Amino acid sequence: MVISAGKPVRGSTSGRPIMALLDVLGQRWTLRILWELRDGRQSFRALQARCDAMSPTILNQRLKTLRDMNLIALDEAGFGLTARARQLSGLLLDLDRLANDWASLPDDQA
Amino acid sequence: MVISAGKPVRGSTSGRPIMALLDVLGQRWTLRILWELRDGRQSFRALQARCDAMSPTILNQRLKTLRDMNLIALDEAGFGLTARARQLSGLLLDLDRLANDWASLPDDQA
DNA sequence: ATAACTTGCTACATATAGCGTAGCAAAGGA
DNA sequence: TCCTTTGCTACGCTATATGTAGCAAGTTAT
Repeated sequence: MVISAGKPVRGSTSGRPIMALLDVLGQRWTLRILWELRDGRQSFRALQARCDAMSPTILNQRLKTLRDMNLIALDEAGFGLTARARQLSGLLLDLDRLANDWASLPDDQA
Repeated sequence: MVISAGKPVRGSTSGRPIMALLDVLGQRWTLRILWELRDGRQSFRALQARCDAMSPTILNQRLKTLRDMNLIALDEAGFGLTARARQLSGLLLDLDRLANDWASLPDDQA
């Protein structure tokens, strides 16, 4: 299963694909997980450690939905981003740049 | 106040700017609010309506933090994105494209 | 002026989502 | 055999989000 058009999600009945995506990304830890996998596969516990020792309950829950969406896959080397997710984590790198810019400039200069 | 380096946030002690940003964006409705403001200013109640009638309690809470981060500003015409936030909502447009692509393709083709 | 709106926003009780500890079964190594 | 590591789950607790109702201030209409 994947992000499919025409299916209502939490907080939106429109069924537009972006809504499903915003919904998932707007859950706590989802963005962080994708971020922490940006440079290499991680075991469940290693990933958990990278995410400030987040609760395994939630980590597992997030991994499950991300796997359902074909954004994360598990193999012998651990959990890792799929090709699909790598498009997304490209955007996260942009986000990182923005955050750094903002942190180094006064409010009115960006 | 803004995204400032060296300050620990919920779920991260590193103080890296991206962490503060991921933390905020990972709260429910935050991404959606930025998305719904992408093409024009909205009044509190109009914005609420666009966000599937989300609770005013949370809407106000989100608006407060987004205003603190200088991503949203309120004037006579309503709430709207700042220059800073428009960089971010550019990324949301990319996200929209991705979501649409994925929705129209089988899992193994993206 | 006064009644009818709309504005941003808040109180409060309830429901949902996330947390943290402890521990399981399966697989691998010594 | 025993020790470790793997992914993952149970369960009791806290934090976060929801939804209804409504306030005070401002605008418009009568």
